[in-house]
Amino acid sequence: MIHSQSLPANERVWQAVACIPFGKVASYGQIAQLAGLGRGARYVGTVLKQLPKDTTLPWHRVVNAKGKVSFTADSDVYKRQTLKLSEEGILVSNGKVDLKRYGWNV
DNA sequence: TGTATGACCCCAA
DNA sequence: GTTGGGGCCATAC
Repeated sequence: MIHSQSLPANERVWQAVACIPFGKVASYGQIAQLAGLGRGARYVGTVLKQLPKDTTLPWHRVVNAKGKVSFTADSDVYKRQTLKLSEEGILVSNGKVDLKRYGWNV
């Protein structure tokens, strides 16, 4: 089975997420584009949702196009994500980050 | 085969 | 600033 060039979509999403530098954040659309999904940003969310909780993937560096966390502020994942981001030096204010400062520029 | 859903994105009113 | 509609991709039923 060769997947060199046609890896499963979910693995390409993993690769794209893993490529996000430390201390930076990327949007779902950005990941989708890097994964070759074009505008399949929604699928990125589907893949990340299926990630095991013991994953090493920096999924917390993925936010929506407005730089905001796509969770409700009272959910646990939201708290985990904002915590991990702050641990990387990314300041999260009111559930959103400054894309101009922390946005991943390719 | 067709419809519905999703941790989204973009634009118009 | 908020709301609504359409679009994209892949999956599940």
